[in-house]
Amino acid sequence: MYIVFMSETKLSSDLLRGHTDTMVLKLLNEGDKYGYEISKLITEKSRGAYQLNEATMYSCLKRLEREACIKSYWGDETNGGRRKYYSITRHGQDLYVQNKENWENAKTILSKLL
Amino acid sequence: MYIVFMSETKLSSDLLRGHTDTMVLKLLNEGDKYGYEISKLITEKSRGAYQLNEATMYSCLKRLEREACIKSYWGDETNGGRRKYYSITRHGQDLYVQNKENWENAKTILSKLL
DNA sequence: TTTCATACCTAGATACTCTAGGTATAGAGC
DNA sequence: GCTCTATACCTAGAGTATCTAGGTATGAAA
Repeated sequence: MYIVFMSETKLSSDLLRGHTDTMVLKLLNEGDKYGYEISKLITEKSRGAYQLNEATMYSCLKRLEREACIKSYWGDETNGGRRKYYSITRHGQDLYVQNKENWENAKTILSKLL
Repeated sequence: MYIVFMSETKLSSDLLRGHTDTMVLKLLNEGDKYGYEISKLITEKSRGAYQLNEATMYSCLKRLEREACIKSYWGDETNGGRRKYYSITRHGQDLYVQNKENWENAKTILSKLL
């Protein structure tokens, strides 16, 4: 795994507030993943511009599981600590699609207001 | 003043969290305005898709004034209640430009993560 | 055996927003 | 006069996502 840190500009996390759930759901929609992997993937995919805080991520995973958007199970492989995997539920997939739509709509409105 | 309420889709305010300051600064950058006027303008410009909560707006105005981004003065004209006008400061203008840049950057990152 | 990356977790603080109230004025209608 | 509505301001306290600042444990490398 290669992680490229370019980070021309660091993102203020206030601007991404509320999008954490959607980011996580998107990744899980592409396949089961464990927490640590999710945070690394987000750093990687944003090319280092955004690093998801661990506490924020675990808080997010707890919330999504409580709302039955994802389910968790313990994995066997260890590469250090034990891995807890998460898989998206049908409800989570629906939420992801809806969040994406809301985001597209929000972008349109914000272009008029900012 | 004509306000058109079309409101195809209502916006979840979570997605706009953190943008209130920038919206207000943008309007004040175009000229002094009073609070009630600001909230009506935002409803109008978003064609009814987003209505800025009054409490949120006053909280925002307090914050911006405390941070010396805007200044306030009482107006004479009354059309009901007394009007308290706000004007943007140099510091507020700088913040607006910076927030706009951050937003453009955030959009790019989010397109990779959502 | 020490260090580092992996991998998980939590309590409490912070900060923006919302709920749910409140006050006061001016004008229109009866 | 009286009521109703729109205008115009304000606040206390609750809610909630995020961050700070810790913590535990494993395995591999030095």
